[in-house]
Amino acid sequence: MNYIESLQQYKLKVTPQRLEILDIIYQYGHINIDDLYNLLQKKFPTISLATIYKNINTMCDNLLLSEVKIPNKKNLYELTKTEHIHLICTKCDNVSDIELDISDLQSKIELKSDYKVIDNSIVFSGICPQCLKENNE
Amino acid sequence: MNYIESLQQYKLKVTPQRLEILDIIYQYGHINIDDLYNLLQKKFPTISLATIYKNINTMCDNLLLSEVKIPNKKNLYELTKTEHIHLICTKCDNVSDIELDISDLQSKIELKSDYKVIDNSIVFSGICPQCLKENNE
DNA sequence: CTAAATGCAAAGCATTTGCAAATAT
DNA sequence: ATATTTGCAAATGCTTTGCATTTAG
Repeated sequence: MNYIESLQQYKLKVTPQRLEILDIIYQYGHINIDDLYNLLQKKFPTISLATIYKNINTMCDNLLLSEVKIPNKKNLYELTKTEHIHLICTKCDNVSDIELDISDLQSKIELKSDYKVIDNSIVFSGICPQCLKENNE
Repeated sequence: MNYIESLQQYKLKVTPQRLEILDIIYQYGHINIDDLYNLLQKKFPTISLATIYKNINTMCDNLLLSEVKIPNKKNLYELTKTEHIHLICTKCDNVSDIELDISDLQSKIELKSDYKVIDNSIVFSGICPQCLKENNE
């Protein structure tokens, strides 16, 4: 992946820690700070939470990463991508992304509220297909 | 309002602190812990944050209250009401509720993901009508 | 070479817990 | 009368800050 260019684009130094953070987030899709810390320790036994927080924060500030707030869960972080909806499984905690055009909903909201809508954060929760299957066995 | 019955329904004791918490949340619509603490101190100068947290937690557990997670904001609390969407103004931080049927969106999501959807948390952010007006002056 | 990043320790907030005293039922 | 709640103080947990050292460009 070309994290290197992304980092350089924002004048952030390309450090091995940052590359690994981005790589883990890419692999996992969504991850919280603690899980990220545990995974990073495999490659960087002395990495500190301070480093992780600093990096997550600067990369969120530069919109390389996005923070995902999910009810009753620790914040998750993901690579910034095109607008999408989050789906969380309340059984297994798996989070999926789903791309769906919501311009319809957005116009309805603007009409009804007279707000000028700029952004959104949409999370649905339920049971994922795997857990549904396991339930019926 | 009939907070008394609601509390009794969940076998929670009707204390003046709880009534005031519910009354403030009702009045403000959405409030964070700090603001709630400041307002409560007017009537209960010795109230402690521990009491507030304990009450918010038990009332959330009993679904009397709901927690609202909004990007870049402290958690807000509201009285549990019929499903609705939250709209936050990025200029003035005002939060509005908007009731809109989203069954359409929900079926699309279920179709596309094979999840059985149970709940949702939808937050749109933008500029509220008042701030839009002030911007153009 | 120098500006930024890392990692440690300490500080700063937010939230929870334990417990004695007060209160609701 | 009893179980719950309150409010204090202490503890815990999460995140940030300061600073000396290291590293990227």
